[in-house]
Amino acid sequence: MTAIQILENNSLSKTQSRQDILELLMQSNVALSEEEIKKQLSRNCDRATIYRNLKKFTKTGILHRLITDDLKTRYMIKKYPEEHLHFKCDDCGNVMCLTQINIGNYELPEGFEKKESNFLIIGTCANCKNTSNV
Amino acid sequence: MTAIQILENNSLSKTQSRQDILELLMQSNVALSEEEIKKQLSRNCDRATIYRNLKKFTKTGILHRLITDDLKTRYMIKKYPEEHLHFKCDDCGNVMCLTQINIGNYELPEGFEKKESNFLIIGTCANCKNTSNV
DNA sequence: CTGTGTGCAAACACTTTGCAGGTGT
DNA sequence: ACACCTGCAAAGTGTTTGCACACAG
Repeated sequence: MTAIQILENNSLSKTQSRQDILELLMQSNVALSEEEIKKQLSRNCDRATIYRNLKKFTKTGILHRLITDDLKTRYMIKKYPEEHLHFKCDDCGNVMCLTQINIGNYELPEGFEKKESNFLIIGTCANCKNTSNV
Repeated sequence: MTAIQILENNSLSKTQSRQDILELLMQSNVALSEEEIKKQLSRNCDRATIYRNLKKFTKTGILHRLITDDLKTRYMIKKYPEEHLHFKCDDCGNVMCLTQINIGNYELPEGFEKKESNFLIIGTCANCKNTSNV
């Protein structure tokens, strides 16, 4: 699945910025903030444009938007449709999916209705713990 | 347990603002943002002071800090020490604890270490669904 | 050609910080 | 008395918006 195909499938116009942003996110295995995206893009792209596209992609369901404790919004390509945890490493700052963990089929109390969820665990990732800069 | 007692137990100086903020949070059964706290305080208190105290209380472990999808930070008195879910109602905007739900004893992948967690479900709460303003 | 996307700058919202004066212990 | 807390104002971040121009379909 290429960036262009994703745009076509969602009937979004195929502009350069959109392809660039999507390609970047497709290559990344960690969630990226607007700041990181801006930095990593080879072609230049305006902040406002990035924000606008990230918002549009999220609404379309291409991206998963997640909020971390540093009050930054990060985005990932939605690869795993099932509800899952995310992990933010305080050392390297990376935010990644923890798809290995199965969240039980919890049930909300009577009358509550779920629209979406944001499960975040904060700590140290395996990588940083090994290269332990203690 | 009164606000003053909490302050004493944590060897924090017993200033008026601290007592006021703590009392407000102790009475509330939903998480409050700085903005809401500021509005609901009977005595006036500066934004900066509120922020500073919320931060200090969080570091001390008196409050639970949680981040919601609107990028606002909200705080609650830490009543339930166990890890639990929070629910944000998109209708009334309230953020509350879902202590009824038991999150399974999940295990992090090899090498990962947890410091804290932030589990949020967004949707409609029982109260809003009943008084359904459809 | 027409509507949508883009860049730029300005505006916004939430939070933090420096400083001088005030308060708790 | 001294350290810590507060209020005020200014500065910092992350994000959104208005507008004129550019580009995709």
